[in-house]
Amino acid sequence: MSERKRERPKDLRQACLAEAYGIVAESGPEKLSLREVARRLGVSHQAPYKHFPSRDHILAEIIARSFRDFAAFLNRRSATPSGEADLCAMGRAYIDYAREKPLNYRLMFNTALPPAAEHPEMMADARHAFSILHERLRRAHAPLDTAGARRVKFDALYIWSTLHGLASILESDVLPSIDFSEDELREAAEQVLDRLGGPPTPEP
Amino acid sequence: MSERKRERPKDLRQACLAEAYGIVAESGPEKLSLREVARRLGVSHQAPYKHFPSRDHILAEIIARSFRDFAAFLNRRSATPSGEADLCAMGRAYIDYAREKPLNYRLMFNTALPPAAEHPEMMADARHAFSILHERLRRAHAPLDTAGARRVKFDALYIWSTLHGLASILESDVLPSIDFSEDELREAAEQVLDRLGGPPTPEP
DNA sequence: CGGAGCTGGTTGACGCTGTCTACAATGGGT
DNA sequence: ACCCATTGTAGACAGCGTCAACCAGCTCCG
Repeated sequence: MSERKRERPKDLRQACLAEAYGIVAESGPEKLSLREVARRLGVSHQAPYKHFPSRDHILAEIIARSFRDFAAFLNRRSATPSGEADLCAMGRAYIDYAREKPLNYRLMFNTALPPAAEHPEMMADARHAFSILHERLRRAHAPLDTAGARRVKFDALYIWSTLHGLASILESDVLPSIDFSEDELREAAEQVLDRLGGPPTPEP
Repeated sequence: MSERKRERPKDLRQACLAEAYGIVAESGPEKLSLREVARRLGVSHQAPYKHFPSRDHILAEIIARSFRDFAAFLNRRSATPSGEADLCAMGRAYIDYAREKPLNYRLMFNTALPPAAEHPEMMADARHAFSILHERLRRAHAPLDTAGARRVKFDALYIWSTLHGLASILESDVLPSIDFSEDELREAAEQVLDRLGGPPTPEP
């Protein structure tokens, strides 16, 4: 019935990004096509090329935005007043982000990124997000250990590994097909975070 | 000079898989194309379709093979005679596999799998690999804890998370761009495995 | 003014892809 | 000797990314 074409949007660039994000959300990053974006916006198949040099560039920008969103989220959540339970807050924030925005998380960490060399801006955003994570982990962990930055660094890697692995496993929906029940699934993150937070802080 | 066409292989199916694996190794799974496979084998562009119903099916079979290879590797490595240091052996085996066959690891865990519903055989192989991992973790961990299967299960999830996260991080080449030096990078797996093996066995 | 040139849009073409269909050769079972 | 499944070929189609040419308006500068 009704023509689905929207009016020509004022800012085609932003509109492209929004529509592209929608397509990725519906069908995954492989299915993103500039022609489909154009079609949905009711513009010619070449219009998006005036704003993005290639298909990968639009995807790279979406991913870059995810990194920025992730970084902002981590900043917001881990800015505890005390600064003491930072580690716990950070862990929870990391997992929460993966649960609240699974698409973004998948785009950043579970998808082959567009070739890094050709998308320096995206990589800069990625590094920035990592640096926040790393810095917070380092700061939260340092008071517990005076044996040198080297050991702290590996501690941070250990924590990050667990967080990232947990988030990926939760996101991949594999747990139900292993023995995990509904209940256990809901509790999984909490349990893992407990184990991660427990042993490393033996309260001397 | 020489025609690059090979003789028509006897078993075109196997030849297709081999060539497809080569393409994926060179250029990543996105670049896999049945036409390119056919071209390299010197057959018509439709010949591979007599052996695989679709492009995704050939990729799914490659991934399924990776899962089988991974399962066999875990079995081989974690079959310690004592059965006691199983956990450590398992951890090392997991990380070693990711390091020795990074392509396979990426295909299994860092790539959007072809839609699960349409490739039940691949998913069966995936579940089998997971079950080995899970079973080994459960068995290795059980003696240390008699508080019930529930807790053991979460312990297994915790260990698996750390292993998977570490492997993914190592594989993603992101560490060099965070502060990690050559040396530290080489030592990273060892350090994380130490931390994973340490705390959970407090020798009462 | 008026034209030059940039910006953002158009259409058309090319070669690549997956996949459908029709067709040919081959060879074993009855 | 015939049937027919198997395995290969050839051709067509639509969708994709991308290149090139073109065109409308706008701004800037003479």
